[in-house]
Amino acid sequence: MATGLSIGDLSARTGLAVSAIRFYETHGIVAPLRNDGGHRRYGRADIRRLSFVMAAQTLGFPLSEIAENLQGLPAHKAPSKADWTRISKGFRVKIDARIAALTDLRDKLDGCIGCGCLSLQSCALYNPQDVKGSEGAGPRNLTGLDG
Amino acid sequence: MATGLSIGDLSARTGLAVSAIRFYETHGIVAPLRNDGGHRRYGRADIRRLSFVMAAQTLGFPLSEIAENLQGLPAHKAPSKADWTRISKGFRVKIDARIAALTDLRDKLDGCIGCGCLSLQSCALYNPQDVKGSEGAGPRNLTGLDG
DNA sequence: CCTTGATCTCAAGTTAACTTTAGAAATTAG
DNA sequence: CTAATTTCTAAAGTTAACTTGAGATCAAGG
Repeated sequence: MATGLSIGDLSARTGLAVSAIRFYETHGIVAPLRNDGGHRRYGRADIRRLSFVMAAQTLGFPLSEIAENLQGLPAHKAPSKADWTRISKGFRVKIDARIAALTDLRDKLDGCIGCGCLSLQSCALYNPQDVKGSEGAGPRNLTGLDG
Repeated sequence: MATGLSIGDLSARTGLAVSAIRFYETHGIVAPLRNDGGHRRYGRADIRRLSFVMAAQTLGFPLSEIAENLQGLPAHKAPSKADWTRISKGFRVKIDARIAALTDLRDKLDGCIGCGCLSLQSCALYNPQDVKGSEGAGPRNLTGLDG
């Protein structure tokens, strides 16, 4: 094992499929070096990078946005503590926003349960906050956070 | 306008595209009657039904699960207050679960910001709660709630 | 050295949730 | 009644996020 991790190693460490890691590369999320044989060589920092991706995904962030966030980190050298702190803080803001949105919706629903949703005019479900109209084909942004 | 709403009316009322409403029909979410000319005729209750679908979707519920929830409601007649209350309560439980999951992750992240994510062994991002392995092709369940 | 396993690339398949298109028939507006 | 909308069906396209497959090459163990 010359330098760095193979894609298989990285797969074992992160739990991601090898194919997924290659796929992420095409989306600019990781940018491994190559050895003489043309095989990918990853650095230790890439484990953390991918872990961040996985965590962000469980929150519903689209890959495109995750990739943007990661643009702030150095591609081939280990990021500094300041780098990660900055990214993590931005992440926390998003989480807070989602918790707030869910809490708001829960409160509205409580009103709905009481009224039995019989009056359409004042129903919170009937009048959702901000409906974003159709924007072409493809799956919808289910979590409506992308802000 | 004989009886009921046309698909265009329903579209205007809910903000959903006509094509989306037809699509939902193929997935058992609405089951309109037909007039003499073969055009779909919806009842007033379908507005609420679709509103529920939209709200559930913003929470990240997949259509399949939403459809299941709606199986409890009568197809062609207006649902009773008890019907909606039951559905809404199940919905609230899901919301609570998601708020809890997000709060938990936020707490872990706070620890991460402090440590700068420099120790992989104890990093909450590196060791996510329960990673569900690959289960075939298609988009991943981003919100990880489907429970 | 040879075989087995890991990687490589590129193309095509998959799922979810819809949209778009096309040609035909029904409704509605004037 | 005619022109303009709306709706109908069925099939194909779209996006995201990956997986699967095929054929070739690289790497590691005995």
